[in-house]
Amino acid sequence: MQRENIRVVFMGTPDFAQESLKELYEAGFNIVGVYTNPDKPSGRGMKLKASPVKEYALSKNIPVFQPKKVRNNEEVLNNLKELNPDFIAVVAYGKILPQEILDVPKYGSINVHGSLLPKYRGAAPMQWAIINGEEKTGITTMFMGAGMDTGDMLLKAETKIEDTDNLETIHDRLKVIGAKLLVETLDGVVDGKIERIPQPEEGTIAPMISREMTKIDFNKTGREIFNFIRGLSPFPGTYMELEDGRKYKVFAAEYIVDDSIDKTVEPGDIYILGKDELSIRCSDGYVKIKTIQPENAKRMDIKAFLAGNRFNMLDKFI
RNA sequence: CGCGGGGUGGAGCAGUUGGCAGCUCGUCGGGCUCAUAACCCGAAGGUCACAAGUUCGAGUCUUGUCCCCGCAA
Repeated sequence: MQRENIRVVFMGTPDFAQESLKELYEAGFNIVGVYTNPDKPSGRGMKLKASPVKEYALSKNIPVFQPKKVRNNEEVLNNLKELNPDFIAVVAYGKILPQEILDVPKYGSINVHGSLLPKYRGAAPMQWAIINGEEKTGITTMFMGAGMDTGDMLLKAETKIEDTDNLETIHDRLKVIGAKLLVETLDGVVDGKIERIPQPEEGTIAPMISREMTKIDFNKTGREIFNFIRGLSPFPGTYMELEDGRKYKVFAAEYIVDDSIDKTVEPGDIYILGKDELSIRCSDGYVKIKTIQPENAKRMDIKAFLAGNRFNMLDKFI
């Protein structure tokens, strides 16, 4: 069947989803409607801001719907039925969809997930894959059903996590891979060429990252801290805190394993403080901070930071 | 009117009760050195965001304007 005869309803919100919408549109699918979260106040001054998905949809004159809630919402359900979709494609929409909605499209509802399922089900798969030191991660497309990311799997694509990667590079790579895989998946389902692979029961969960979770624990190893920092960089970023309460966000760091350090230098202590180096003791060596951001200031290179901000060798990060 | 911080040589910052505008780095010149991102000596570079006001005198106090940034989403 020709792609222009396939009716697709797209649901998504951030730029990660925008990429998939763009790919579907450019591949020639008939996008009959786009659902995205309502415009939210954001930025300085809390002005209303449209989601990236909405902006793209509007630029292509695709009808946009922004229901506040989709559960037990007759209007949404009826509207969807009128759109008569062959597929609903969901990419980072930000809402849990009830079964009655998932059942509307002829072929089914398909989700693009940022991990190699069944690992890292949930809200922050890319972050956790990096934090846990995985050697690879990827995209899985699946049919959506009851349960959090537990539906039957369709296609997978992998990418290696290199030491030079952080959340931003993985995110940008996966959004492109995901977009292409979504198109492949729709084509394959229509042609009946893809087999549904049920997920094993057991898997792992990648819970949402909360602010409290982003504090650096210097009792961990250099490698663990390195992964933690890059897994959350540039958003939301990690932070370290001085005994007096001052906080510093950290966006990039290196680590050196060194078991010859004097035992009196404890994890969290400043180990090296130079004009262009700030290194902090961790459990098996030290962590060299590369990019830092003081409170109420912008992010800056450690060298620029050290030019005007004075730390004391006795300072300790807790 | 969501909350908050800030505009001072190229970068990052300090500037106390108003009284000659400073620090670290960088830049340029010179020196040392086999060599260097290291070290030594020296120099350049600022209408202290803008406007008005108070004052003998304003980076500093008052008022207004512009711009930037962080948090939060």
